Amino acid sequence: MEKQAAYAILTDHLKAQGKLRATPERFAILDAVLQSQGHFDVEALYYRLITNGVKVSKATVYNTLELLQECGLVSKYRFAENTSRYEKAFGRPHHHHMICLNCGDIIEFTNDRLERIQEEVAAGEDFSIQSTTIQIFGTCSKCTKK
Amino acid sequence: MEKQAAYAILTDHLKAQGKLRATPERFAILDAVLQSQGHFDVEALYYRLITNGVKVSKATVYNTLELLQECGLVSKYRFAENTSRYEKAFGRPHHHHMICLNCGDIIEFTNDRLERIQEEVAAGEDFSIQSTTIQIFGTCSKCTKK
DNA sequence: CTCGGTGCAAATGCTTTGCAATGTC
DNA sequence: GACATTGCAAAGCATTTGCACCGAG
Repeated sequence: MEKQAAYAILTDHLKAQGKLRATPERFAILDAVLQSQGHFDVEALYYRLITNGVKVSKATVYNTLELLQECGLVSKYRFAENTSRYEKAFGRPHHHHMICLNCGDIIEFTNDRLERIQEEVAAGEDFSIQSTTIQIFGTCSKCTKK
Repeated sequence: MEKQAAYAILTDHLKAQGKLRATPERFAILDAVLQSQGHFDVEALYYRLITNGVKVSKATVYNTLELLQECGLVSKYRFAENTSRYEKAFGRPHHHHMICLNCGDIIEFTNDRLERIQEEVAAGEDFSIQSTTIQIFGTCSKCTKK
C-alpha cells in the first residue's frame, strides 16, 4: 500500500539528513497529503488537518511541505496566482499542466517526447536537470464552447 | 527602430480598449522596459525609473506592467521565488528558461520541436493555447564544475 | 468639464520568523 | 538531558486598494 512506502521514504530522508526528527506532525501532514486529490494549497491542507482533529500550526505545514518536497513526495507549483500550489508526487508519473485562464481548470498531461527533448536541450548546455515544469495557458474546450 | 513600433502597439491597445488614456507614465515605463536586458522585477524597474528622474509610484508600475502584458509587450514569469519577474517580449522569439537553483542564473533557449509538440498535445484536448512556459530547474555547468 | 489615472499610504494575504514550551532521540 | 521542532503571534514582503488630486480627451 502506498502509505507504507511513502512513510518509508520520509523516514529514510529524516535519517539521511542526520538531525531531522520523526514527529507526529510530519506524518500527520504526509497522511493528509496522501489523501489529497489533485492540487491543493496550504490553506486547504491546513483546514483539512484541523477539521480531522489534527492539531498543527500553519508554520509547521509550510515547513513540512518543504521537507516533503525535498524527498520528492510532493511537488510545488506556482501558476499565475500568488499562492503556491502543491500536489502529491508519490506514485505518479512526471506530468505537466494546461491551465484554463477562464475557469481555472487544470488538465494534466504526460509526453515522453517532451521529456526527451528537454533532456537534449539541457545536455547541450551541460545543465543537469533537477525538475521540469511545462505550463500551457489558454482556454479549455468547455470554455471555448460557451 | 523598435521604440516606435512598441509605442504604436501600446497606443493601439489603449484606443482599442476605448477608455484607456495615453499618460506620460505609461510611456515612460514602456521606455524603461525597452531599455531592459533580460529579466527584471518590479523593484528593479521602479528603481531605474526613479534614478532616471521619472516620477512614478510603484502602484503605477504594477498597473502598467499588467497593461503591457495584455498587449504582448512584456512577459511575466514566476520561477520559484515569491517575486514576479518580467521581461520585454517585443521583438524577441518565444523562448523558455533553464534556472540554476544554485547561482540563480537563467539560460534561455528556443526549440521548435518543443513548441510543435505542445501544440499537438493541446490540440488533442481541444485546448486553445494563449501562452506556454517551460522551466527546467537544475544546476548549470558553471556550478557543476565547482 | 469628466472621468480615468496617479501617488501615497494603509491594507491585504501569503509566507517566514522569533522565542518559549515541548517531546524526540 | 540536549536540542530539533512546534505553536503562536508578530514581522516581512510583494502586491493591491482607497481616496483625494490631477490631467488627458
